[in-house]
Amino acid sequence: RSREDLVDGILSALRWLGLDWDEGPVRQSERLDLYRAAAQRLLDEGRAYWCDCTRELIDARTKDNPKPGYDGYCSDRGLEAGEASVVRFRTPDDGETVVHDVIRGEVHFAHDTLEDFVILRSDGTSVFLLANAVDDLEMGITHVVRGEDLLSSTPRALLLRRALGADDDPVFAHLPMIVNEKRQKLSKRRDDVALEEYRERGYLAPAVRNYLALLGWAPADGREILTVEELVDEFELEHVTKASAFFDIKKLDHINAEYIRAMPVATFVREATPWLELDAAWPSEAYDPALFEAIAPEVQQRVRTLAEVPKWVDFLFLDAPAIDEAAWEKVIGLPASSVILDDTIAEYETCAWQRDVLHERTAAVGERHGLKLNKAQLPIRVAVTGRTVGPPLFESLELLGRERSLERLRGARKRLS
RNA sequence: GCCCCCAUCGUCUAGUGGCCUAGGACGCCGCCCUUUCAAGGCGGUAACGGGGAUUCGAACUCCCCUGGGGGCACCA
Repeated sequence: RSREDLVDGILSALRWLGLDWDEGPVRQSERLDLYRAAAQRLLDEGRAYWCDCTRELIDARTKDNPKPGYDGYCSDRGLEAGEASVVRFRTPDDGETVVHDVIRGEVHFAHDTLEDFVILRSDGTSVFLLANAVDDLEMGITHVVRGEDLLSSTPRALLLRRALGADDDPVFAHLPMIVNEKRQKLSKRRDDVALEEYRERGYLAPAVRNYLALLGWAPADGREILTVEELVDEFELEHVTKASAFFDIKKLDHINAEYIRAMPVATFVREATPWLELDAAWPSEAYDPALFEAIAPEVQQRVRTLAEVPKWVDFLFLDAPAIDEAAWEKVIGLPASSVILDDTIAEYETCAWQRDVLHERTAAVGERHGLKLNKAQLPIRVAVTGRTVGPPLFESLELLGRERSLERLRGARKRLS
């Protein structure tokens, strides 16, 4: 990578996932001389040649050629270096190159399908493939693990490194691609490929790492929640799947929820706090960490991402609850709502403000009106929290306090009549 | 157009000739539990793309077809 911010992006994503590395990064931009020397060597040995053909000339000549690509026109012209000239690698005319891949087995490429490809541009800079071959060779790379999209360029890399004096091939493993719902390779333009964005969307690094590891691979016993140590221990390239895998956010949600539930409460509170302090729907002075801490265990069990946390607790920090209209419709649909609210208000005005008592009194209210608690609690929940779903009601009421709760109940009652 | 890869439930996968009336997980649908929702429990829906061949026997081996994807630049 040539741009420093792109390098940083890769490194910080790796760090976020808890993946480390032993050396580097090595920058190809700092090794240009090495590549140029390699090209010169190939030139000297007749394994490469100068070519001054323009794209137009090549196209015109090869228009109805049976073989694809460059036609080798300059192959024997004995050209010298020139302004607009490139260096092309002389590929063998017959035979084949076999790529031995741990995941895919032997992949054969007939040499007559390989054109004499460019290795040095007219400005003297090296093409990626040459740089790659030189680096792998010079750095003693033993294993090349990459996406399947690079499989077709492998024979060219192999030919180059052999021409450069290599007497053995590295071990290759071409991993299946991760694809979108249309089964296309993920792209920056249309897909969410920036790993760290998942952090901003409330996903935990260990969960993302865990999920990613399960794409194209599975442990022998079918477990799905695995620590890094287990991953490191059990992962085998040999057992990686060949078919591309769809990135299923639903499954990530599930795994993320598992990780959230498994955290100590204190950790959950710490992790969730940024979502409550930054960009919240309430003024920052309205946020009360102690209140959140008290309700946190209930929220932790119910949330799939950290980003969902605010909407579960907003009623505690908002002046008035954000009434969800769909929820309100349900309350109106319950004919007993107004009497329930009246009765509840009366009970709540005098009873001890404690979850068990609230529970018992509310149940009694429901009973008086022939409603089970699961029905009777609905108007109260919507009046107080604005939603039909949320943390357990009586814990929520206790934390909200008598005055604020009553105020909301009265407000809802007024709106009903 | 040429080259290459791939093909089991909607999705991620297990499966390497008989253990498969194909297993698990996510999702979805019921039921139970239950102060909502989750979680949990129980149950259900749902797949070997098609055709040949080999074999006593194919999800598993081979061939063809079909379908999907990737790669083919003086990008990396």
